[in-house]
Amino acid sequence: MKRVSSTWKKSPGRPPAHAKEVATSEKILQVAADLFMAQGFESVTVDAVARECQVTKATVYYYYATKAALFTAAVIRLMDSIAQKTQAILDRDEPLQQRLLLIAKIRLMTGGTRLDFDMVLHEADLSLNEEQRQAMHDAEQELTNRIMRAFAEAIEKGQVKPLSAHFYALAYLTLLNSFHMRLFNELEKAVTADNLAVTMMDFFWSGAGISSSVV
Amino acid sequence: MKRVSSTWKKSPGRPPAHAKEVATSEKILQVAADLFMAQGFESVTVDAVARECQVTKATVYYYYATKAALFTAAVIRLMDSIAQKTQAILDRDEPLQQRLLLIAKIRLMTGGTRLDFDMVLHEADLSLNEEQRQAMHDAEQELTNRIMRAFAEAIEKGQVKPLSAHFYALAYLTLLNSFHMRLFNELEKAVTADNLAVTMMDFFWSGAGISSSVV
Amino acid sequence: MKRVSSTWKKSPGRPPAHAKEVATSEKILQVAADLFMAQGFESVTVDAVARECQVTKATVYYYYATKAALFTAAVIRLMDSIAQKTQAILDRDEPLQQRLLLIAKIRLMTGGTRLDFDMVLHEADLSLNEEQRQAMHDAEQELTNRIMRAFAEAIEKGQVKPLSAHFYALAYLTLLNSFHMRLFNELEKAVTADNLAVTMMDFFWSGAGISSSVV
Amino acid sequence: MKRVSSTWKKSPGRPPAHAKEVATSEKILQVAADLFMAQGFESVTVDAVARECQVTKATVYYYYATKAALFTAAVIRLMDSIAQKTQAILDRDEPLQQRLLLIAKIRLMTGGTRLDFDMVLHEADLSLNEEQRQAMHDAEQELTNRIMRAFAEAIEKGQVKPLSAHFYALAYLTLLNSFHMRLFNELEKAVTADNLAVTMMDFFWSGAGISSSVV
DNA sequence: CATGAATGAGTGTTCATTCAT
DNA sequence: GATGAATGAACACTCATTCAT
Repeated sequence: MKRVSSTWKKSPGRPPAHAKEVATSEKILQVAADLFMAQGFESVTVDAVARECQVTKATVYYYYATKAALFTAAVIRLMDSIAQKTQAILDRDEPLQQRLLLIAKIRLMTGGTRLDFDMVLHEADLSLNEEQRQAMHDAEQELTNRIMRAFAEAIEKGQVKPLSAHFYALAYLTLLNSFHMRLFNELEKAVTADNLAVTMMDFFWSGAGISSSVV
Repeated sequence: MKRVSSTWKKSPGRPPAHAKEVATSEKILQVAADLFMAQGFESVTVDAVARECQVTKATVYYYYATKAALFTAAVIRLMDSIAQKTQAILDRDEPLQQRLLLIAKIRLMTGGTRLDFDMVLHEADLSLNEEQRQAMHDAEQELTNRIMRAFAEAIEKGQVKPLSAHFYALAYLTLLNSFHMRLFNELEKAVTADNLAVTMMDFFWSGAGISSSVV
Repeated sequence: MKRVSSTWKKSPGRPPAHAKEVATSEKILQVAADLFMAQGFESVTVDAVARECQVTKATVYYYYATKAALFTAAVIRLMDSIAQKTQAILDRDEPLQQRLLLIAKIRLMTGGTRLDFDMVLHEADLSLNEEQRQAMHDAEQELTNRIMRAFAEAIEKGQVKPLSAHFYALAYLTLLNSFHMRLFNELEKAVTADNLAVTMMDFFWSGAGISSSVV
Repeated sequence: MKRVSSTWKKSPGRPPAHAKEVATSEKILQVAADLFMAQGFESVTVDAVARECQVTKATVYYYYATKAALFTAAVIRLMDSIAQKTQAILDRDEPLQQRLLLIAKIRLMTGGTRLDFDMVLHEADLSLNEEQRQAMHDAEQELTNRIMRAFAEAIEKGQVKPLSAHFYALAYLTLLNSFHMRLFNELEKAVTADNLAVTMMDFFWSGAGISSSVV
């Protein structure tokens, strides 16, 4: 009989099987991912996640032992999904530049995060245990590695300058993350995702400097 | 039981005037800046700031009305200081590339932040009132603007490609922030700040792509 | 060190169902009403209410969102109970004077408040939100109205002088409240509730002045 | 250098003697009385009193050792002033009824209290030490006694019914206080102080009941 | 499977009070 | 006479977590 004079009511016990499109545990994961990405680890309360899922806090704890565990699961799931989609594009048979441009376009178009991965990840770091921390970093690495491998290949084929593939990957993802976030906060609203992606890749490919050979 | 000042006690009232190297309000600002940059807004407690300053929570509140106000003051102070140092270098009479390299080197060398500006800033956003939010964004803009102006000048002089100066500034700062953070967390420890700065600027200047003119 | 249940400890989680005479939320309400009436709004801490109920502060907040909400709920419940009991007497088939005397006697006999309604109510006023303020005043009005209606009726029947029924109700309740409070604080302890009630009603009915018609 | 970035400034040391209409200690007393009567003991902070006086908290403490002491001094001063004014009227050579009516009119006209004496007094009770409590009650008694003596005299002269003079005094003051408070909060705004005073005294003098001699 | 009830350890904030100047 | 700086003890409120059902 929580909060005397509340409105919402929920009876205990297993709910009827019908009309249950998504498993509860899965719904929680989705909602949690959204919230964590929107507000960061500390600012999201387990209660808020539960409320959004229309279940109780206890239910969340039934599936995920701690807030940190929920966070880890939610973010890893999200990252895996991104890594997969990214890989699908990376596997295409096109010049690297075009593939990266496409990835950028898609990423910049899909909205609603307000914070970027790295941010959320690093903020939560302090609250995770070693295992969770490792899992998160592995999932992060996974994405980086895929991009990195693509660069490594391109270097081998002489399509990009032979700097560190790791550096390339980080630079690419960093810029992508950062502009993604800005796009939904401040940047001149006129800038479209498409334009920004093109500008970014142009810059990424040939830098800011006037090529001396042009002279 | 040896350490005389170990079990330390403090009585109320104004302390004797002597032995006061730094003003308390200033000390609080420094400590707060360090902590916020290391752990983010939510994770830092006002108590922790006070403890580190060897004053009580109430003393912190004597100077700063709320945690958000403390945060705002601390971060703005930090940003101003960086903006100033940056400007000093931007004012030199050298090619832009060299000036940006120097800024990068210095920034990557000075340590201890763990998180980057944008991160901390955006995390705190939710907890600030409109005035504070504005003040923070202004301070942030200040730095961006200075870099941007340098780029705009260079564009005019034909020293860099005529893309948006704003884009250049954001890209530069984003990469700098990101690598600065990584340098103190994960990256192969072998990478020195100097090397990283050079790599970064090389990339920044001429991008990843093989110059077509070479062919 | 004898008293087994003296150093008492409580672990979290739902308590076993047995041995639960009163619902916790109800107990809290009772205790809160007592304390608020004894000490006023500001002076009662939520902690004190919790302690008295042998639950934790968090439990109180589980049922009542804020101290003001707790106050509102507690006081309204108390007022309703009084209004009901009062109505029961007002409904009797006796002269108004006798009914009011009975109400006074009962009220003056039941102890433990130290402060009077109006006092507590008005002190809390500043801390309540509009909704709560309204609810409180409604509950207060309820009691006044019942008394007022009784007077109105009596006026119609020519049993009391045709002054404002509202004024009569307020005067009656005011005197009752005030003497109730005094009875438990200062007044000559010899005065019994019964005597005081009689004196009060005598005065209420025929005032202080020497009836001119007597002369 | 309180609250970094505050506006108001005050330099230490004794202020110049000119333009100092009221002694600081007296001003504090006035302001404190107003505030305590408007908000009660607990709700008024020493800081608020200081601010209103345009001095600092420390200054208040320079004159009054504790908040309770300030309260006691302020309220006693107020009560004395009222007692004096009341006495002045009581000393007139008119029928008691007329004198009480005049007192009522004046009291109901002078505004701004929101709470009544008894209320404020009893709320503070818990926070006062024995001496202060005594002093307050003495001051309160003083007023009651003066009214009481007037009634006693009238009883002797056969001008009022020979009930307890103490009771009469309390009833009179209680009604006065209560209506005074209501007049400034809720009561139909149309009711004027004058009308209310007349109604009250009519009632006070001849009560609510239909005089049997009328029959 | 899912919940309602309860807790413990904070967290930001307030405030009366103190003391060297 | 009056102040600025500082403290300590509370206080309202939050939240992750637990447990019997």
